[in-house]
Amino acid sequence: MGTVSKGLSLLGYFSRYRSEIGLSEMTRLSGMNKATVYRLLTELAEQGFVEQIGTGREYRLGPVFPRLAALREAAVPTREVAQKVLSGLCERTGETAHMSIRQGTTLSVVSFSYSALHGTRVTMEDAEQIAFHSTSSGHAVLAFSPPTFVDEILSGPLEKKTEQTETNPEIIRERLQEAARTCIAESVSGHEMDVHSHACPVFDARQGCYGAVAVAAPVARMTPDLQNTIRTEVLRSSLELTRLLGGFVPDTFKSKASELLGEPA
Amino acid sequence: MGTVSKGLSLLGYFSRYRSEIGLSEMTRLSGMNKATVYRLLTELAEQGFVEQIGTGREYRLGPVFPRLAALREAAVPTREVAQKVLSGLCERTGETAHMSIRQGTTLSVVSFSYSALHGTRVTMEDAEQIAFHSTSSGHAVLAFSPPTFVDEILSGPLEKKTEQTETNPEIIRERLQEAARTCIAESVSGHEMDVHSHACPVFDARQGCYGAVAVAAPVARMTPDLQNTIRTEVLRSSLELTRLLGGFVPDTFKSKASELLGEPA
DNA sequence: GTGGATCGGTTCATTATTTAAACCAAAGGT
DNA sequence: ACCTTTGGTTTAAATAATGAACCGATCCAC
Repeated sequence: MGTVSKGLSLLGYFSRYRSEIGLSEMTRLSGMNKATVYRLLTELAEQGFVEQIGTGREYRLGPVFPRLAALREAAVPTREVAQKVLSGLCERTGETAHMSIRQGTTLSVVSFSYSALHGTRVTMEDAEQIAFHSTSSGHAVLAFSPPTFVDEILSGPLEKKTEQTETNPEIIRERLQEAARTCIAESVSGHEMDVHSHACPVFDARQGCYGAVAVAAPVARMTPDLQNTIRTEVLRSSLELTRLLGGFVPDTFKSKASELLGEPA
Repeated sequence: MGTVSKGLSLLGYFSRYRSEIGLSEMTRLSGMNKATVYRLLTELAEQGFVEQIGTGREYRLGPVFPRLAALREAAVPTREVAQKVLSGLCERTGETAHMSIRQGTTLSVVSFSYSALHGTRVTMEDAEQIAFHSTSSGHAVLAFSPPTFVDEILSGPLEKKTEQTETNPEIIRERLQEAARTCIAESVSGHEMDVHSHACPVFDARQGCYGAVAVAAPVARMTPDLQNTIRTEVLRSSLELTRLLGGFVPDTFKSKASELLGEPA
């Protein structure tokens, strides 16, 4: 791993719950030497990627992000596009729709949409990080990612989020194969109790899978009818998002999808 | 300069007008070796800070930015706060108000607000980069920055943006001293013809100057009365922004400001 | 107060990474 | 069919990163 990667990896420790981190803590979290972490943070601070608060206090994310995010959004209106597709998706299914994108070895929610149809719904948080092994989105991504990446994820610790979370790598692999066959990944109470979700992959410009779109519904509302609707709509949204975000769907996926949707390729 | 800084500096070449840059071009822009740039871009890409489009094509800003910007905004609601203060400022002055933040050796606009009072107005662009030597905002920042930073900026090339742009470092230094004395920097047609702007510094948590708030008006509308209003209001907004964004105003500045505003410190 | 633990920050010889220049193969343009 | 430029790769040589030990300041229990 190069030095730049090390530096950037530090940014990954900031989250909604830990927005301010001190030098010692960062050292512990990263497992690197204190002098190393100090230098990295100093360089990041010089460029505005982190900033210090108070005198000799903790670090937090810096002021460059609003600017760079604005430029990114100007170049690739992901958020806007995703929001549009998701609101349609949740309207047609009546359930919560969300999209997440892979960043390194984590998956994070970039956009979501709630339906007004029901009083209860699955709720999400912006920029929420979700696990690969316990979610349908995670499975959708893994099912279409290189084996080396799958190995990397499955060889790491697999947290038992709920009673129903599957933590056996072999069984997870079987599920991934199933997802690859059907183009759709499913998870029932694997990430949160009483949530049944369906997800499909989203591909980038190089036909690599870099994210997923999903619909999450309370288990109690899931009927065969609703499931059919969700399957069709999620898959359709996955194709649409890939196209709108400038990506390309691999041929194998495209032909299976067309078959499932009963449409010409 | 460390490797991390070099890597991050590459991100600075992306702009609203150049959202996609190839390897060769990046090599030229940065002045670094091609292999170096290639490795840096590869590492940035691994972490999602840049991404490639098509097969073996150009690079653009990556997908991490929406996420990190959301986290930054959750920790420090800069944009929201700035927007609020600026809209008040432009309402009271009847002219365009904007705030910019220093990032390395560039200054970029993070937020602005137009007045509905007049049919003509000074217009801005989001995430616009502005020069230090030719703008009131730039002068406001330099006037309260360490001498080493001022030297760095003034020893670089000073572009003649308009007929009236002052490019003589010595005269610029005099203007900076003037700005430090009065707490307010001024620029008449230095950046764009027929624009008269006033700016004040904004300080961070360590009492360092990291940005500026400014009001820009057409030269034709500038009267002594308006100028008085602007001076008072910009200065007041500068203190307010510093406070709301968690910064501290140096004592020397605070006392001068109180005097100018005719208020108790 | 006093002693110990922890904090942010610094130093320096050792070590490992980064760099530069030359070299590919492929794609475009003339 | 040529010359140029593109993205990408290799190598020894140079440079930057590392880790352990070391500061002084702060904090906390006693």
